[in-house]
Amino acid sequence: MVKTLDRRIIRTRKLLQDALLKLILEQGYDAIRVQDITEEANLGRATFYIHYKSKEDLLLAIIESTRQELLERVKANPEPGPLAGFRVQFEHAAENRLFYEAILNHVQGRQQIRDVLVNAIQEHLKEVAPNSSIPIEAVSNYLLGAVLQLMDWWLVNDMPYSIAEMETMLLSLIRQGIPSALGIEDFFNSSQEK
Amino acid sequence: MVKTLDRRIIRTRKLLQDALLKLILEQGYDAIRVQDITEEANLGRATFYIHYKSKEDLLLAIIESTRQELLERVKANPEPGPLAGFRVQFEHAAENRLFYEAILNHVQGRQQIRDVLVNAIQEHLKEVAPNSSIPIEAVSNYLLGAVLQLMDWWLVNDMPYSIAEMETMLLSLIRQGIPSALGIEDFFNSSQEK
Amino acid sequence: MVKTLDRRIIRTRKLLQDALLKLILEQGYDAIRVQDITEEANLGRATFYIHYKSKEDLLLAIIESTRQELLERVKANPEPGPLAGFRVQFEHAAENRLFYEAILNHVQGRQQIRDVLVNAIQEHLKEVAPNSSIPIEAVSNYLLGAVLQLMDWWLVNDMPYSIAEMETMLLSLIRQGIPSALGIEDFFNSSQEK
Amino acid sequence: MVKTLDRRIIRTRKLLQDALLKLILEQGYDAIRVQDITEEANLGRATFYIHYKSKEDLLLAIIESTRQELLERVKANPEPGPLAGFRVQFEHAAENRLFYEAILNHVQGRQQIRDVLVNAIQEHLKEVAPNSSIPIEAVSNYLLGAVLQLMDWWLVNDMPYSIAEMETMLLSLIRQGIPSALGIEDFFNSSQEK
DNA sequence: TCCTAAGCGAGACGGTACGTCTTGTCTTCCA
DNA sequence: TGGAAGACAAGACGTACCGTCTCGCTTAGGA
Repeated sequence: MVKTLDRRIIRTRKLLQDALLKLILEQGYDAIRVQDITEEANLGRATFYIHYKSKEDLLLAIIESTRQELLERVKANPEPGPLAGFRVQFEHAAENRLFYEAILNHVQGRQQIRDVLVNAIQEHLKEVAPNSSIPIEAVSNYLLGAVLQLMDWWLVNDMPYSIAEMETMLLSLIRQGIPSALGIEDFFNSSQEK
Repeated sequence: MVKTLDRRIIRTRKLLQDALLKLILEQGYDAIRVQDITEEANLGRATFYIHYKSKEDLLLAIIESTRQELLERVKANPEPGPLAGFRVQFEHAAENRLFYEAILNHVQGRQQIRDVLVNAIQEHLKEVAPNSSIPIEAVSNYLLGAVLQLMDWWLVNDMPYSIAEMETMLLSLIRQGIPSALGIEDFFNSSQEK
Repeated sequence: MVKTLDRRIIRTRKLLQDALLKLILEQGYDAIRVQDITEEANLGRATFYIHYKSKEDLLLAIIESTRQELLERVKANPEPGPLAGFRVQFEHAAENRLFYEAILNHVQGRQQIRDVLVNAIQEHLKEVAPNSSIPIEAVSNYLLGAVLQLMDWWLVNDMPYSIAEMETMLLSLIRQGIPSALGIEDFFNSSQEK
Repeated sequence: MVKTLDRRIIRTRKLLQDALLKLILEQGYDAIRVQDITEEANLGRATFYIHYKSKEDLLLAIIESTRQELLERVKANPEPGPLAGFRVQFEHAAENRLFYEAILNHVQGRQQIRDVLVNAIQEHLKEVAPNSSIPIEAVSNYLLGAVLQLMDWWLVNDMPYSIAEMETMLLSLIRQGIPSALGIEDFFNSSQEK
């Protein structure tokens, strides 16, 4: 039967993926050797190369499969729009915390996430604000950076607030701007007042 | 006198620093070998190790000296406050474009910048909004991520707007929030309206 | 089974040993780089270090294995005594000419041979001449030096005489002393006669 | 005048030569770095290269000057012949013990001494025994090896016998052959007799 | 007495070899 | 057949030492 072998292969790959994620958090991506991964996974070093071309290849495979999962989940979401997108994104991050923390500290990984999100945001903005005086690209980068960094902070600090709370914060920061969200008039003038 | 030798050393280090920055933009940090740097700088490979322990060491030296320069410039600025800080930051980035583009694609480099800025922002926010309902840390990460990503986009796209224009954009995005800055009522509802 | 790998390893080591001996004769021990050895042996440089710690280590391994071979052959010899030992030694040298020429031009190598032989000679002399007026150590060093240098000359000059001839020469020089072996009365007085 | 400078130069060279000899005995020739020599001599490393091209060059300079001194002494000796030569050689070795011990453990050094002596011996033998049945070259190598090794042993063992005693030993070993010098009939047969 | 030339110390530099490390490929064997 | 074990080639790493060089300092003659 092929199924058993298939399962064995899938199991081997899962072991390798989990080992890599674990090690990224422990030592950072760059410090990891292929041998570290296979030792962590209790596999032979040669076995690694049967399944993946390189450490980078394994990482991209992990990213790609996670990205697919996220996209599917966004599509499956009944209420569309970026706000819903943000919530799905935060939920996904909470469920795959190890992966996100690992990936956000990796240049290519971060770029992958960034590109997916910045495109999504940009297309939405083009629709809702076709005549914006501020260039859409600038706004979408501004917004993306804000959300991503907020999510990063949230994960690194052990998710100190619920997803609903995070959603509320994001909502008011995005909608009202920073001074109003903070409950002050304008924090730029404060320094002059001093 | 020691000056002559000092100058020689300074010249050698400058050659190495410039070579690294140039190569980072050409091939990305990871792909660079020490030998590439010394060839680019027309120096012997052993000479590199007289001055720096490793590729990483050289990069951190560049970051550190640039960071010092930035801090001094911020201090020297007559009008204080984060707004002024943003302008100085953008000016500095425009003048050291190669450096910033290189550094923003490097994990540790980005963290260095991030830490410096997030601290600056946080302290300011604590002063002006001590009673904020939204946690200061979340806001400062939101703001930092937004500004950094905007600056990244601006640099990568050949600075398509003047610093003054960027300042204006930032100002309205931060003060009024995104929908208002875009000239619409609320982009979250738009999708429902469709 | 391990046999196949063993053979591969043995083959690799043999290639390295042969390469070193060949190069010693061509350029002398000191001038050889590890890379020269591996190039001569058609192996990667890193492979060298799997098997030997250094050039010196490889040489000592060659010496040691050859020394063992020589000792076994001496033991296997039916007729004992130093005379037989000399013949076995000359035969061994003739068969391993490359090795001996190489080794006799290397300080530690020469010392190894010297120590083996000087001990063998000394023990024999102690047995046959326990009451010698001349110190045994002095005689054994005298004899060893003579034999070794004679063998060195013989090898370097392409073995111009048969082993039997060499044995005869050695025999008469040792037994009768030099003047008598030369067929003269006393060469020390000749100069006075002039 | 140039005299003072000359003296300074001579002093510097002497310091370097002494340092090298001292270090050869302490660590062996190969292990010595140029910097070790200059540190031992309390000189700058660059100074070494003003006077000598390399470590080897310095050694050969020492050998050459000592060889000249030896040759002059041999010439100055009233009674000629190899016997006198041997005595002069032993006296010279006793006076320059450090040098000889160092040089006899160095391949090229030993070859230098060997070539000088083997030539001297050979020419003498050709004169006194032009019709020898044993090849002169073989005999001279035999004799040279014997004398050199005996001298080596004598020096390494702190010269346990006087020069006169050594001369007597050499004399009887050379003249009478080894069995007779030991006071036995023939040490080759002894083993059979046992 | 000052000047000038030389020896010398210090150390940057280019270059070469070292021994180590990791990668990716391959082969042999085992389960 | 999948995986373990590990030899091997390739090549970058950081270190060590070499021989060259330039720069200042010192010091001993000659002006």
